[in-house]
Amino acid sequence: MLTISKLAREAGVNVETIRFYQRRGLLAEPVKPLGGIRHYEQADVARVLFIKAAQRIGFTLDEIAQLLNLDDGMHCAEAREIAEHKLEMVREKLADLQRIETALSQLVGRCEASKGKVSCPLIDALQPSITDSPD
Amino acid sequence: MLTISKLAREAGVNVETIRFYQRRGLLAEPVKPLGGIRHYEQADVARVLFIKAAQRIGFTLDEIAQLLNLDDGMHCAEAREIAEHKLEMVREKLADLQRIETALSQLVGRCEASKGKVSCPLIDALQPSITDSPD
DNA sequence: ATAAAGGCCGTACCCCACTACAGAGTCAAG
DNA sequence: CTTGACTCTGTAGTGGGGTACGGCCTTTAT
Repeated sequence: MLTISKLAREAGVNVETIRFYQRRGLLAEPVKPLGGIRHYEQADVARVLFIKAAQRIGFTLDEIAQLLNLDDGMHCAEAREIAEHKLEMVREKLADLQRIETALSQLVGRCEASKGKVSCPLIDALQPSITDSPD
Repeated sequence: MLTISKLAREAGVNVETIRFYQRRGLLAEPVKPLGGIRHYEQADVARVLFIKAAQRIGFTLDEIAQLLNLDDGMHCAEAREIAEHKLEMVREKLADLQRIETALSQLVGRCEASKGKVSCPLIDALQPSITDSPD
């Protein structure tokens, strides 16, 4: 059983961030024992870590809320639809990242080989992916 | 040769965003022909598309500026160092995304199979990746 | 020659994701 | 039974990434 500050410390975030997530509905507020102090569990730590990781990958808090709802047990059909949609997003991100990875490692390799610029592998890397998935 | 509004339209962004990127140094301001109007080229479109794609993947504008500088010809050693660093970041993001992908498709599959929650594949997906790469 | 469209420049404003802080309450150690 | 660390609640401020807009200037179409 953790206090809010321990939860925050274990998850590597600010106490205020925990409260902020509660206000945003990303984290449930545990019941408050009559004018007292709430306690949290390890599962809450995991949840916050998940949120931060998902953010690093480029999900917004709203999207993360949806992802979390999948776990939190919605109606099956609904969950499935959202999951499939997210899955598509994830796969697009993956493809973009893979293209960047290729371009970056080419850049690193090329850098050793030749001093002159040959082309723009980095910028080229993301060209196709955009034209078929414009934001 | 494009005007700023055509550049913006082709890149799928607001004119103001182009100006904003110029202020941020992500995009060069072409020379202004004596009290006249600047023109842009296709390369600028590509550059803006790259910026947007990189953002979708989760890079900040500062990071994107660094990525672009790699192309814009810095000293080789310097460029290499940055590229290698980004490459690591990219690989971490890739790993996280792949874990989410797996979890999501499991979720979709499981959804059909059983109505009850078995565990939290989603949250679990990102646990290990975080503990060994805390932000 | 003039009006509409678009460019230029600067400043102000907006949303998101926090972060800080004030003011009051709670709890545990000494 | 007080002190100090921590909690709760609410509200305000911050930084990133734009977006809007007012005022003036150029260009093009009629």
